Amino acid sequence: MSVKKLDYNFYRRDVLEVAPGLIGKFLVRKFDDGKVFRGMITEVEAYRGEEDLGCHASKGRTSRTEIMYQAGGVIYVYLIYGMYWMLNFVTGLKDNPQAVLIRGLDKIWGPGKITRDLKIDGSFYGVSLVDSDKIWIEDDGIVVNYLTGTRIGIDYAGEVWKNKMWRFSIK
DNA sequence: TGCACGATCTCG
DNA sequence: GAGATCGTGCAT
Repeated sequence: MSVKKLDYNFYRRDVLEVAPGLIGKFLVRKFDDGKVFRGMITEVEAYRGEEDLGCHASKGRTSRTEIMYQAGGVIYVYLIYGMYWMLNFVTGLKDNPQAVLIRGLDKIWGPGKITRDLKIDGSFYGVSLVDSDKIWIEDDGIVVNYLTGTRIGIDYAGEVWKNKMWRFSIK
């Protein structure tokens, strides 16, 4: 059984390669009291570049989206509906804004519930998934099949972008 | 300086 | 089916 922590090489590829690649990987969260949570990633969505009207970076470089312009392997979190933090992983190369939204784990389904249960908030903005000892991703060598679908909650993005099959979920 | 709205969830 | 609840972006 070879368990390995994903490094920057995994994240610094196109988001459409990274997103499906995350399905079946394990999200590990070590709390301040030392307890460890480990869950398999089962559903994600890809947000790709300034031209993607569903991506926050479509509004350009702002204090909020700045982190997506960094090289992949760091965390992008933001508050939605005034109460839920959304967990995203930045992917791709520098100055190429992309991110993967983590929508579901085998044990916790729902993007808002994941951050609530794993105690992830704004303080995780910009945290490295490679260097942090609080959160990282592991590969157990498990190979899974996945399904694709359209992204959730972006009706405002227009026909072209909201119909992209950029949601990936485990089969 | 103000305002409308959102990559959601829970309750009725 | 609606309310909670607030940072962000864009219009004043």
